Amino acid sequence: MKGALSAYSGIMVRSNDEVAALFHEYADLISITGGDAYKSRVYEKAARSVGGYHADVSTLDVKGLQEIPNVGKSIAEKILEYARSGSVSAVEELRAKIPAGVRRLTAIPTLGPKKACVLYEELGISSIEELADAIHEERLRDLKGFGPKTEENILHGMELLQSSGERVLLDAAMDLADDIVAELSGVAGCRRCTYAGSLRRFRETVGDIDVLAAAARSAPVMRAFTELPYVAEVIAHGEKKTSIRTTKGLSVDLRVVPPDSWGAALQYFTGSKAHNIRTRERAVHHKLKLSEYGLFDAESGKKIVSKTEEDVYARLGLPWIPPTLREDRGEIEAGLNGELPDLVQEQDIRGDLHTHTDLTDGLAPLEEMVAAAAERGYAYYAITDHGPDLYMQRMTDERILAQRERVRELDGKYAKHGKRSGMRLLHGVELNIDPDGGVDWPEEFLAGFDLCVASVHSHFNQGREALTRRIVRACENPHVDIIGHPTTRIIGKRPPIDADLDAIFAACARTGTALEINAHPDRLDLRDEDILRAKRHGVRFAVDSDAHATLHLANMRYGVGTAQRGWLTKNDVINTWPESRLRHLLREGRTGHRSRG
DNA sequence: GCCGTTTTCGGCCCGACTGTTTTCAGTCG
Repeated sequence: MKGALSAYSGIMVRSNDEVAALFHEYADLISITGGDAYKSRVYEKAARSVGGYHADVSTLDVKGLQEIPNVGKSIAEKILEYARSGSVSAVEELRAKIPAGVRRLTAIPTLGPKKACVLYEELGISSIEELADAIHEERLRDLKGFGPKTEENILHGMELLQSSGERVLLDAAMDLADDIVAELSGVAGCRRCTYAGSLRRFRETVGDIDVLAAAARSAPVMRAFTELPYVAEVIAHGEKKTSIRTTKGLSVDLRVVPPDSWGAALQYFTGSKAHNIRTRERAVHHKLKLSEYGLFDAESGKKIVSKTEEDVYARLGLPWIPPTLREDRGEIEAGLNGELPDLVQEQDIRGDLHTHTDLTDGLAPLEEMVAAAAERGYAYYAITDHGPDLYMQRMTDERILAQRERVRELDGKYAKHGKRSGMRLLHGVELNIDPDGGVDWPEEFLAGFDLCVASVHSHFNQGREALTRRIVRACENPHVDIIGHPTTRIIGKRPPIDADLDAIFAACARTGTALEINAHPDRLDLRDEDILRAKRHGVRFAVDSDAHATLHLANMRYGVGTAQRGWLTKNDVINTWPESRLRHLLREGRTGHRSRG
């Protein structure tokens, strides 16, 4: 492996990610050296395009590379140079001029490329430590554009960078956002209020929360916002926008717009930034101007539409685009061609296929889990406790068979008395994929289960080839229906395993094994980009809560959001299927004649 | 440096807030 290492040492990085990181760095270096801002932005755009491109750039020639959006001749050649030599001379030249520490300075909030450049050129500062020293020695005082407030902001930014700076998990952000929206919605004069930003797009982690309100007078809403009990600091306070930081270190922006601007504002503040750039460019091409206040005629300045998101998109020649797709990953083109996917929705989910009880490491007994599932209106529900390979779970043949008897009894009850037209129970198991790709029980015993999930729970650092072979072998087991949390990552704690995902996706497609989208907010595994790639291989998916308690069943929403970010439709997700179609798929696996489609 | 139902050249998204300024640059989203 060559080039930049990922944040997790020892993990193989896709060449696309290496190239993306290199271009991001190049863009930063161009900004810091005062280079052409447009050129810098082109490299930012190219970095994103390459990072999200489905094909491995190291396998493409000049022509193939230029088919990637925002990659032209010059950038294609740089990618080839990188593939050949492991470096790009243009980047190396700038690296030689600007120490790496100068770029690190721009990680400090309120300190951008321009100030970093001044600090380096005027004072030779090239690290955060040197900057701290310089401030304490009052050496910034004489610099143009640096006042006492700037010093204070930089010091404060350094503290933030050191202490938190972390993104929070989706569920934590959602809980806070729900609370803020509820509070502000109750303020007199607040006509509408909702969260926007990366939260509305269901990104796996959220850097800060964007809340949008509509009101004729903003002051009462702003005041209620700054007076929320968990506000630790008011970062900025204006008529239209207020930013706060909570006691837990999360920043929240509130924008208040006139009620008439609601649609345009919601579209704008939902982002993503890349998606907004595309929509605004489209507006410009139509001699229009798009801002958070509406879509305007560029010449006369006359407002055309602003009330709803649908209005704004329609006037740009686009259908309404679901927030989970707004990442500039082809949704604009798909919209123009009438090819937007009909995304899977939470209400499409007919059942959960990976759940636990207190027979192993779950918290609630079987009866409570099943009752909670019925309450959600599911048509079917699988109980999948751990097999005996996970030693601490103390599973035995007798225990699991006794559980099966109880499941069959409950099934008889719920088949008739559940919500809607009844709920059917499947007795399954979560098998452990051992270091060689084997699982807990021999085939004849597995044949007794309605459904088998198989997952990796240990030996995460086997090496790429062994890990890949291990999971492919599990896919080839005729009794394995679903690969659970396929990369085993824990967001912010454990990196994904270093396996050849494309080989695994191909094996899943070949054997008809579904890949799980684990909905637990600290997993969300597979993640959106991997889902997109897997779908190209023709893989099917199961969105599962992996619930260990009744409350966890509600995490399904995060799994569905992630599935949507991977462009999945109802047909791609087996637990949206009617029970008969699902059972047919599970039976096919047993006989080794599982077909696709 | 990319890109084109205006264009192979001349554009390139838009606005809020802050701080240091006397009209605006930098940063952020």
